[in-house]
Amino acid sequence: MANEEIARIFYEIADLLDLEGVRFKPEAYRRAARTLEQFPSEVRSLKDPSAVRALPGIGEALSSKIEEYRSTGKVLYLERLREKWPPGLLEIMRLEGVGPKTTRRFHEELAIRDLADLKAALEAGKLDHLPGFKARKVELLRQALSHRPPGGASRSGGRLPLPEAQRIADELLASFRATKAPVDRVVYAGSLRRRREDVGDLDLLATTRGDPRAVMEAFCHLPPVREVRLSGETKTTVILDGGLQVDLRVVAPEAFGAAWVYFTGSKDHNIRLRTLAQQKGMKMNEYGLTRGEGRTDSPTEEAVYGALGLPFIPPELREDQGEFEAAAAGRLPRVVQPGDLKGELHIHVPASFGPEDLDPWVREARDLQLRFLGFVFRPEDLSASSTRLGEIRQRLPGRKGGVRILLALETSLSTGEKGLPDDPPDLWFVRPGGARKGGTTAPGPGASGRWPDVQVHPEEGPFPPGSPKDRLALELAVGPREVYLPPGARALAEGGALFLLSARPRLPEELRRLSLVAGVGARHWVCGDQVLNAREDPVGRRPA
DNA sequence: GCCGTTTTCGGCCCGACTGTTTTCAGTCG
Repeated sequence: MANEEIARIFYEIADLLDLEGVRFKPEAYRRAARTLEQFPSEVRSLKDPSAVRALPGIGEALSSKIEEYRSTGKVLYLERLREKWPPGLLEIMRLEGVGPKTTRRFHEELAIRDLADLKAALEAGKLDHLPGFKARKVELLRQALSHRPPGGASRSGGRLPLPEAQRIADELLASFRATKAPVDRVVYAGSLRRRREDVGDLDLLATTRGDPRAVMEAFCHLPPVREVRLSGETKTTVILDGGLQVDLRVVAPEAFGAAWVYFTGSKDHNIRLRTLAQQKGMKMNEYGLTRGEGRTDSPTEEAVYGALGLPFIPPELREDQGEFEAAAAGRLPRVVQPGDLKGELHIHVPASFGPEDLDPWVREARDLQLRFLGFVFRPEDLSASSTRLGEIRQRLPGRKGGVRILLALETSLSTGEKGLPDDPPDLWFVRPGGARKGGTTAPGPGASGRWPDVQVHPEEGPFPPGSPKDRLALELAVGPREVYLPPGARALAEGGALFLLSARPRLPEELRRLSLVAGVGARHWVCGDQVLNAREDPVGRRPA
């Protein structure tokens, strides 16, 4: 994917500029790289130079480098930087606790060019003579070198898919709350709260009126904690058994709002907020907003945004990718929230599904205050067991325990609407699987004149060009292991597309994942009124 | 290199923790 490649190039340039000791530019390159990574599906925009120029953090120089890469496949500026610095230095710089300054000293004072050189120098005791390098630092370096997995993957490598990160966070929070630690409140923040598709580490925030050290102590002794990286009065970093890093910050309750904003990020969003505070003659940090000597308490996030003259910005939008501009213009979208979702429509069940199988689903749905459930069948499964949709319809109630029971048929583009005319389902899904190359099988109305309702399983591949997306809802799902996004989700959402938000549950308790799906939808600027399963009646004819 | 309800030039977020230091530099988020 072209923009991810360009992002990697910008990151490398940033690292090399750090090595050179250049100020400000590295952050400019990284910010641009983050922008490019943010919405990797929107490759289209890169083909239009003026659109690229309009992206946050990308100006004249960087847009022309993107153009250069597009036309020549390389960036001369990077090539020149690479000539000046041995490639192995970047590996050294990625070691835990080793930054550009230290790397450069290794290179200039000890002629170290790569990790092998560094190891040899360490063995030979050459580092012991380096000023500022005593036994402890040498030991930390030794550990950093051995922490590296043999394969060479750096610590930045392992990011967890969102649903897995959420599971780990839930368990960790539960066991933390179960301790005797004197905490008022514990929440998660960071990219998990922003509902990024993948999460690199967990960020937790706790408030206490008691001794923060006691809180840290309890946290460090939680069962899954393998190692304590650092621990101070307000901040502790640990590594869990699976290798996941977790940061805990502890603040007083009066600072909770400011701290949650700060710790939720993103970095770029925070920088923007703090700059805004500066412009208003204030200073903002994780403890609150100050003006001169006066301190404003910030018990809630709303208070923080309010003091800056902003409406509350939902965490999913905090990327400095247009949310400030939208807020200033009074056009911050009312993005979908968990409570908006009134049902789940994408539940695959076997053709033998019967009334007794329904009960646990209905119980869970009632718990979650859902109004409808949609069970999905595939024509090939039905024909394999010689079952007609009409039979299933007859043996299942149309409503149970106040929950409406809907039936959906899922065909692939190649099977078309087989099975539709006789037994019209409540909803008709199409998935791209089996789409013929050449795009002749774009979904359209079947013989009955009926159009499919939803385009599902975006992970199976793109729909042929010319797909009438405007007539179809697009599925955006969070499965047990992964997030499934239609390409260009945000652009589609801003263009007014309709979405189906699904947890793709295979067990009733997985319906709880709907709140996560809502968050991912929000992150892509999907509004409540654009969501099929946020409607009272997801079957009724859509407004034109 | 980017960017502008103080600016098209001159700024660029802010603090915690650690190790090696008598006041701070480097790294990290």
